[in-house]
Amino acid sequence: MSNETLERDAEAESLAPAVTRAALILGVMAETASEPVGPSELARRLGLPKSSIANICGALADAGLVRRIGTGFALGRRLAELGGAYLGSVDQVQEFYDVARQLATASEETVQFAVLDGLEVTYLARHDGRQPVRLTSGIGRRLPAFSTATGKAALASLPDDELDRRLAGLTTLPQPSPKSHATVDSLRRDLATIRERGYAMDDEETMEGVVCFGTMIPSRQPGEGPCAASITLLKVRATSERVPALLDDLRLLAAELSDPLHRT
Amino acid sequence: MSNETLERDAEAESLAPAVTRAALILGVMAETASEPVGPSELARRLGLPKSSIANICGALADAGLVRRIGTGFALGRRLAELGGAYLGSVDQVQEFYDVARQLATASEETVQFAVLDGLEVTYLARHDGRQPVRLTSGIGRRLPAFSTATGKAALASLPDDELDRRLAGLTTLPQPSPKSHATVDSLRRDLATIRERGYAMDDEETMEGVVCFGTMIPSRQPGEGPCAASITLLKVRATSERVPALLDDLRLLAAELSDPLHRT
DNA sequence: CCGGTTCGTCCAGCATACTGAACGACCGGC
DNA sequence: GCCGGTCGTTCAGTATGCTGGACGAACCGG
Repeated sequence: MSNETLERDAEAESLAPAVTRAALILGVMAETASEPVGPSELARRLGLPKSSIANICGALADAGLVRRIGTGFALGRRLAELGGAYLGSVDQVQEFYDVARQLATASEETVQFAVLDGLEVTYLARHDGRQPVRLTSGIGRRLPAFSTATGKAALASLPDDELDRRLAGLTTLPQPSPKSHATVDSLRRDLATIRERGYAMDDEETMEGVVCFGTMIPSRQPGEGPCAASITLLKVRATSERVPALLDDLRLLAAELSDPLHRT
Repeated sequence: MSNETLERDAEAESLAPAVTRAALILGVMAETASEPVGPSELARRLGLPKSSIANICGALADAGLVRRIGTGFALGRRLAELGGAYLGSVDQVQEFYDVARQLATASEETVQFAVLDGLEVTYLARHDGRQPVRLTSGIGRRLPAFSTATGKAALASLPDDELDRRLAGLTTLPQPSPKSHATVDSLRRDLATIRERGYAMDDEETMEGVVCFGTMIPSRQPGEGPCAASITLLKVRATSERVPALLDDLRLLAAELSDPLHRT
């Protein structure tokens, strides 16, 4: 029985633990973003032996997955290559870029494509309009599903039992912004509205002064969760004249990306 | 195809070999792009034991770095997150997006930012103009340095001894297109011209009907090679009126990205 | 329908990669 | 300038993950 202070064996300590640990290391570096981290700090955060971390970091550095910065480490360029290769393998991403720029009204704003993963969404593609919305979220960024238009649109598409499973044990929600849902009940009512109406709305839930319209898009990837597209714009620009046009564009985009017939 | 005995990866069979192998596996999947690969094929291509591969792939799958597709594996979504985190840590990439879209003439075309790595360039950022050039190269894509404007601009910035070191042992070059340099001598003359003129030109060396202007940008990343920015456009649009404006924009972009004073 | 091939998975023994502590270098504070 | 703390690196012993072969399933051409 491991009654000692074992903090990090929640995951299945599977075969090839070095690989699992390497992935954890990369995760820590992704949070730390630009600043390099040394073996000691990594060992502290992950609760793993320092020398093991050093060995793995050395191997990661040789592979180009991390860069040595002085005596520390940071994410390496090879990750951009691999990430790009992944995105290139998702045909909906390629199609998104083609279609998004041709939208009459929406192409002026920020259009995004994301996939639901648990209770978070990962953004896979983005089209920047001429409007400088200056969203900090870029490709690969993860955000809570319940406070974003993409996430809520995707959640609303889940079968009831699957939704219950994911929300099990939750009653209150962390509030990234004052207007975001604080309780699961509030979120559920919103999801019901989304199902009726056909699109999700993020009214300053993510950022003050910014609204977002989203709609669900079925994923073509086997085993992946539902995807979603969204249009983000300053609330000032979301006038009663433009919003219907934006929603039309959103529906058009969703129809194109849902269409199973794509390039050969 | 893999001719007889795949050359012994004389690379340091270092500590934590599982990590090194995992990186090799990811590399194979990146080449294979969308189609999933099974343990047997991976073992064949890498010359490694089949069961080891299976173990590592299992760990990679648990970490989200690869996806299980039936019984095979393909690159996973987590790579997009990590790649995005890496790109987010390179401040020149963020600045590139800001500046590229504000360029009067160049913003109409495709503007790219890349970093030199050995004799190849890796593209880190891209701004798509309204013109549908339909470049297939996306973020993370690698291309030969000697046949691209970005690569030649970066190569031309290297000190002579460093350039000699990288070109050592080469006399002829693979030709990705009929107009690309066939010999190292031809490349060297081009590089000399680039140094005098201050910018590189790719005149249908990468793709027929497409020209590209590039200029070197010093990297701010410690230990990284030189970077470069480029403007890509259809040769038909590269008229004698527009080219000077494009070169001005390119110089402006390079000046901004070279400027050491950036956001806090 | 059937035999040959190739696939992915499983298992036990062995070699090897991981662990923990000790070492020297470095930094900042009293 | 001294000293406590922290850092990254090193090394040998041992537990541990890796290896090769065997197993059953799936596929395909005969």
